[in-house]
Formats: sequence, C-alpha cells, structure tokens
Amino acid sequence: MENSELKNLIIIPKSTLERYKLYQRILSCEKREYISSEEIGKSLYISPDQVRKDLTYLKNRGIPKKGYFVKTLLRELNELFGITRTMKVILVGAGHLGQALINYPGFKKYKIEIVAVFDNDPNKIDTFVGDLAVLPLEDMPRIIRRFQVKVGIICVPDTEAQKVANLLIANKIKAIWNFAPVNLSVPPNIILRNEDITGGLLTLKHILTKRQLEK
Amino acid sequence: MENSELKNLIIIPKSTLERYKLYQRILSCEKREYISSEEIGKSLYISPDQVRKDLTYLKNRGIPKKGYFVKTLLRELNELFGITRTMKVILVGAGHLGQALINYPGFKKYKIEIVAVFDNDPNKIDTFVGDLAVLPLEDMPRIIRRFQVKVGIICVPDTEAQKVANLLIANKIKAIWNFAPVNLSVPPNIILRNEDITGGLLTLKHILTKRQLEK
DNA sequence: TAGATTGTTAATCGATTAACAATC
DNA sequence: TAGATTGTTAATCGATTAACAATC
Repeated sequence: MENSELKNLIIIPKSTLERYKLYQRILSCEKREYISSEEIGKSLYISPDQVRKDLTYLKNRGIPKKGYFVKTLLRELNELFGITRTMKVILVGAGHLGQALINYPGFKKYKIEIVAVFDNDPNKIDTFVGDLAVLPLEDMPRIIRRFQVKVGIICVPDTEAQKVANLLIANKIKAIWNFAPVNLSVPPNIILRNEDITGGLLTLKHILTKRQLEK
Repeated sequence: MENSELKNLIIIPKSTLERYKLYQRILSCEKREYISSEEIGKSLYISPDQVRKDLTYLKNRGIPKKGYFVKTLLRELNELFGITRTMKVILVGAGHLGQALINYPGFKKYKIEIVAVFDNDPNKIDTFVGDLAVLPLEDMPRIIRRFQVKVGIICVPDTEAQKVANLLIANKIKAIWNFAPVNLSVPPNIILRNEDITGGLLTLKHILTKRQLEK
C-alpha cells in the first residue's frame, strides 16, 4: 500500500475539519509564498500548536524557519472540500430567501452552479431571478436529468418544505440543503443539511441574557 | 450559600448547551405530562445516558419510572435561553435577505421583536416591509434610544457591512447579528454572531465529494 | 413488591496543549 | 553556525459512555 493511500485511511477529526474551513479562508487571501502556523492561527484565535497538529493530517509538509507553502496547501484544502469541481444544484422557492440566495456570492466562489429555479406560483413562472427564468415544478424531472443534478436547495415556506423534499427525492436528488425552519423527514441515504438560524438565535439570546444578569 | 446559587456556579459544558436547544424543541412539541430520557433522545439520536447527564446541570429532577415533568423542565430551559423575555432588535438592509428574515416565524416564537428596519436606498424609504416602514439611517439614533435596542441585525451587501457595523456600535448597540458574508472587525466588548452559510456549503461539498469518490 | 428509570460515579474516548528533538 | 519553526510524542483536559446503586 502506498503512503498516500495510507493517509486516506486516517480519519480527519471533525474538529480539525471545522478548522480547515477557516484555514482555507485565510490562505485564499494570502499574498505571500509561505505562511507559518503562528500566522495562520493569529487572526483565528487558534494556537500555532493546534494549527500544526491539524496540518499533519494532510500531505503537505511545512518547512522549518519558513512555514507552509501557501499555494499547494491551499490546493490540497480546496481538493479536500471539493471546491475545485463544479456542483450543479437546483433551487426551489423564488421568494425573498430564494432571491437572496441566488445573489449570494459564495456560490460562484465555491463552484456551485444554480442551474434552475422553481416555484409553484403561476405569477412567478417565466419571471427572471438573476439570469434564470423561474420554472414550474413540472419541469423538474427534465432539468434534473439533463444537468444530472444531485443537490436541491429548499427555500419555500415551512408548510411546503416536506412536499418539496419528497418531490426532490422522487426525482433522484442525493442531497438536500434545507433553509425552511422545519424538521424534514428523509430516508437515511439522503444527505440532509439544515441551514437553520434558530440555533444562532438561541445562542445570542442566551449570551445576552447572561450578560444582563451579570450586571 | 444556597444550593441554587451553587448550581449557578457550575459551568454548563458547551456541548451540553448545544443539546439543550434540541431538547427545548422536543419539549415544546410534547403533549404528555412526563417524558423519559429515552424518549427525549430517540428522535435526536442522542443516548438516554447523555440526556440524563445533560439534565443534571439543571435544577429539575426526574422521577424514576416516570421521567421528567415536561412543563417545568421546558420552563427552566426557556429561562436559560432567555426565551421568556422579549428582545428588541433593529434590522439594517431591506433587500431580499432582510425581507426574508422579517417573515421568519422564529422571531415571534422566541420573543424577538424587530422594532425598525433601515435602508440607505431613498427609493425604499417609507415603503412597507410587513408592518414596518423602512426608515433612513439618520433615524437610527432616535429609534435605538427610544426602544433601548441592544441588538442590530446586518443584512446589507458585504461591501456595506463594516460601515453599518460601525454605525451600530457608535449608537451603543451591544450585539451584532451579521448575515453578510464578511469578517467584521468589532471591539471585544461587542458580541458578534456571524450567520454565514459558507460553513454549511463547504461541509456539504465535502460530504458529496467523499461519496462521489467512494463509489 | 418488582420493574423501570433516575442520578452518579468510574472508565473510556477524543481533542487540546505542552514540550522538545529534528531540521532547514 | 544560530535561530526559528516544524512534526511528533506525552500530558492534560473535557466530553461521552458504561455501569450500577438509589428510588419511585
């Protein structure tokens, strides 16, 4: 077995993976050729020891006195996150949230391509959101087949979300990115990611409540 | 020192606090009088041991053979998160994201009251978003003073976000809930919560990339 | 009472921090 | 070479899991 194959068998800890996201951001802004663990950690409030430890799970090695070669380290992280390959997605729900998402610059940055937008409101059909004409739900099977879409984004009202999820799954979608504040029930083979701000809201309220009481 | 005071000195672990949010949701839907640790954990994929351990940090005690009294347990969690008291916030940026947020049902549910919406676009001033007329930024000091607002929500384009943050801070806001995909720099006494979907995006891409390669 | 479910203590696991030899 | 920074090993810390006595 090759060394690189062996590396792949070592599981990267979840906590390390979380920090990789942060390192990716730092590195993608970095202009210099080399960066030290100290420098990576500084603005993220992460100790250099932690950074070095994290980076041992990667193939890239640092050079004593110099640090890590930004270009290849960034490339390895990008590959790990699949940033290099384009992911085609469809978006259901052309309301305010849907339109906000379509304008979100991260999609382009991380090579996520929204190939179609759907809505069930007849008044919205054929209107434009950005470059995309809003399509009726009936067109979904055709679009998914044509572009081989694997991911669906749900940003419909919570009352509609489960119906949309079922429709997506019936059309062979593999992953759902859900922005409706509801617990969707999906079969175990479907990857479900909930983007719910309730957690953040509670954390914020909790912190503020504590502060209030402390004084 | 009283027992209840002593309890307050024990720090609740962060991981436990995260799960409390989930328990809160389960309990707020629960119709029965009592619920067991087993039942709480079931739909959350959390072991009953973990649930019981978590709940030892609270004042509520369970009753063998019965479980936990839903009403008081929920009340204690709600108090912990400050769900019972109303929090007044202002929102800056009446674009799609801002409008989507204003329609988000969680605010009412968790007693967060948006008292005003601001925008710098003259065309938007005095138009209505829900019940609220969009106000010019000049009105901010007055509104913050009048309603004693402590929290500002930023949902302006990323190029404007830092400027808005500065303005909020200058007007004595204590916490910022930032929805713009940028790193704001704020003084250490300001509570900053970033609601950024980039993390979720990367996680999703990572999982999908792994699956793709596995096959 | 018998059985179910709690609360707590001890054991395990995983992640972070500290220390230091290796090396450019 | 001397000094800075890496990679790795050991120590610490915190969180989870297992086990079981307490008790309703």
